[in-house]
Amino acid sequence: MTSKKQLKKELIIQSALELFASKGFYSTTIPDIASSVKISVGSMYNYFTSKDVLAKEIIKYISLYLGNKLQNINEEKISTEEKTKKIVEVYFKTASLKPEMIDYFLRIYLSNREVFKNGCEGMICVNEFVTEIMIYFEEGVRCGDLRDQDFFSAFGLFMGYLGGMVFLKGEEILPKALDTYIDDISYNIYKALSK
Amino acid sequence: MTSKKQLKKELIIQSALELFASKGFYSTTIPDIASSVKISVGSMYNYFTSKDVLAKEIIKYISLYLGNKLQNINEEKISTEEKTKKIVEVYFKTASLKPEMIDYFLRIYLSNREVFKNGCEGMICVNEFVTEIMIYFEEGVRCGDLRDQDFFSAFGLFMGYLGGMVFLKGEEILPKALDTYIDDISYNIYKALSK
Amino acid sequence: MTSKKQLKKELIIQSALELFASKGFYSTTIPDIASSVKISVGSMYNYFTSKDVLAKEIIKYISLYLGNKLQNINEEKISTEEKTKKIVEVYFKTASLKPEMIDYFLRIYLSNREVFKNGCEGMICVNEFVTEIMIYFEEGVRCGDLRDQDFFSAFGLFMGYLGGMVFLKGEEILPKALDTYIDDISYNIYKALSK
Amino acid sequence: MTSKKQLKKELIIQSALELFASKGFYSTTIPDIASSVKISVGSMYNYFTSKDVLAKEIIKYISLYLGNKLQNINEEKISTEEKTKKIVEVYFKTASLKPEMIDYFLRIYLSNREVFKNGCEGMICVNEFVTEIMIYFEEGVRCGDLRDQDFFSAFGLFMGYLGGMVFLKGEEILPKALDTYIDDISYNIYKALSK
DNA sequence: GATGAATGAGCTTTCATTCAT
DNA sequence: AATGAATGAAAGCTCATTCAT
Repeated sequence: MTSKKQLKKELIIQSALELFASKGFYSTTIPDIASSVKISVGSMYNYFTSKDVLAKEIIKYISLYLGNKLQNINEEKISTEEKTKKIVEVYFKTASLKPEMIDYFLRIYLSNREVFKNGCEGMICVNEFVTEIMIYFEEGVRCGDLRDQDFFSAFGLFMGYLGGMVFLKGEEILPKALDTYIDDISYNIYKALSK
Repeated sequence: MTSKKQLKKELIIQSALELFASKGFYSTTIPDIASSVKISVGSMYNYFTSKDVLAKEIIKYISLYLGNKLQNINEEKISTEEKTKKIVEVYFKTASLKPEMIDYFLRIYLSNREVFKNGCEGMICVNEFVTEIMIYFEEGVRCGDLRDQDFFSAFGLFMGYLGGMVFLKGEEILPKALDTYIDDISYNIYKALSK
Repeated sequence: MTSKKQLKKELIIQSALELFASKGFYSTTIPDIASSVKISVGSMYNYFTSKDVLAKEIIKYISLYLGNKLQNINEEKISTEEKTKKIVEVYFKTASLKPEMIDYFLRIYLSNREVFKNGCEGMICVNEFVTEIMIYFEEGVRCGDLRDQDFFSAFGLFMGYLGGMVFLKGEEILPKALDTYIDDISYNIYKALSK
Repeated sequence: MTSKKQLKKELIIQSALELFASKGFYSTTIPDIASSVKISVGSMYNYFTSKDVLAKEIIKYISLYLGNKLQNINEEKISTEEKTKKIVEVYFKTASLKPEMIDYFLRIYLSNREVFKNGCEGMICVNEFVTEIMIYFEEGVRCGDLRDQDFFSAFGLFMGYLGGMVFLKGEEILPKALDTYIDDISYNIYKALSK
């Protein structure tokens, strides 16, 4: 594939990501996306063979983006407590600066099973992201900071908590900005997971 | 309204709840629901004036159901730690016995903003449920068990965590049954929230 | 038929007349009419076997009402010119005091052929009204006031003109009240029809 | 828009015009129109965004057509009496050769207020036609042929009369062809409007 | 490769009419 | 005679996808 085509694909992914996240999967039409990228409807299908395929590529794109951020944190030589806080920071910063990413993850990927059923079974499409959380957890256990509990219980706490807060923000229920909760929340999480 | 009509309404709510939760809001059609209740399409509209209205009545129904369960716990004369565990138990038991309820909450209500925008602003439609979590938290603080932090941070932890676990279960990622996590998770939560 | 039933029938006719005239035939539903008369939908069908039948009875009711008014004028011992003016007066007064009648005539009866096709062929359902115009015209000719032209040409002038003015009024295009045109219009008509 | 698309639009307008005029607005369905033009239902909506919009474009189309005819007459150097007759001729000729146009005007446009309410307020959508009648009337007054009465009274006479005759013809009540009334009617009108 | 008109299945919703109570 | 829940055909409209140009 020419890199020109690759660039256009990413352009489409970005636009579709924003539209899906703000209007929902079913309320966003292919013509909506095409016109936001200023290409024709027919052309869209030269890049993505169906609306579902596009949706799946978007979640992989997000997983890669967040996975990279977490990888950088995991590679730093800092305490597990500091890593915990940095992860919360990255998550909330993304939710502030690129809200469509977290929204897509929470509202499109997690909620439209029928769309991602074939091709994203298990955690295939969010593999990079989950892997980094796993590394964070296992290293925390190895170096004696975290309790050696079931990974999924820890993962559920971490991701559920962060996702829940972003949801509350999205519903305009949270009275303060997300950043102001970083200390509280990373403290809660570390307190829950540590020995 | 006659109680007979009221009964039929609840029958429809039950059936629609299951269908929405398993197939998604947009992939479930009014004919789908009608035929699952064995009434005609037209008849549906004698009970609910639109598909959106039905969706809103369902979330209120769920909120009432869960709110009642939590109210019972809140009224018990037990420690905050025990209450915490009981709430986790109720939530997971519901997720096991009536999975459609939690699924609906997570996948339909939280994710289809455009549907609930008008009529369920803020937390109007999940009022009963949220209120009981608030009572749990405030009593925990009053009696000195819980730290007096921002309610929403605590709420996000509690609900995000539980929701996250059910999500993982739904994706068939959790290796064990939900119940087996009850101790771990209520311990994590209490540890995070307590003084 | 008991006179009680007859009274109810007229009540329904009155209500339906107003609804049809203001909202149109197809935009007025049987439930609309039933609830405006405070009876049940099913009951409606004990009085009128279908919506079309109701529509036809209404136009007959209007024809009878206007026919009676014209009959009174025709029986007066006054000049044709005076009769002309009185007819215009009656028509405009009806359009002011019972606008639904003229509106129904113009917008429902004349425009929904498919509804009145069977049962109101020709002028069967507006017989009483047309007959009186015919009497007015023939007496006017007999006594030498009016030219002996084709009746339908005269009828078209008279009724088309009056209907056209009420239409303009209904569209809120006429700058003044209908009554203020009575002299102009009866003058125009008499001028056109007289010898 | 390509001229090819424009041509198709006019084809649809022509077909829809005939169907609406003969069967009524509500009894003509989009599938009816689509199949009469031999295109798919979905395709219809690439040309007109809704049934109402189509209805409004049709009345503008008719107004333009008739407006042009009248403009030609107004530009001729003939007496007001001759103009009067020519207008009647054009109107009746249209009613004979393109009866759907006059029928649409009388039965669809004038009677389905709810359809034309938004977008055709006042006389916006029949502007061209009304303007020419206004020019005819004002020139007639200026050159001393017509009495200087209220324009709407004159307009109501002219249009109401002609419309009334076409109605009678449509109801198959008129014993003779419309053309045979041209002399009578233009005489009546001129007699009514002249000094 | 790009276009955008065409497709048609499928959606939500309406409503005249029926009929068991 | 009165009720109003039930019916189901049919409406307007949408939209992912195709394909001739």
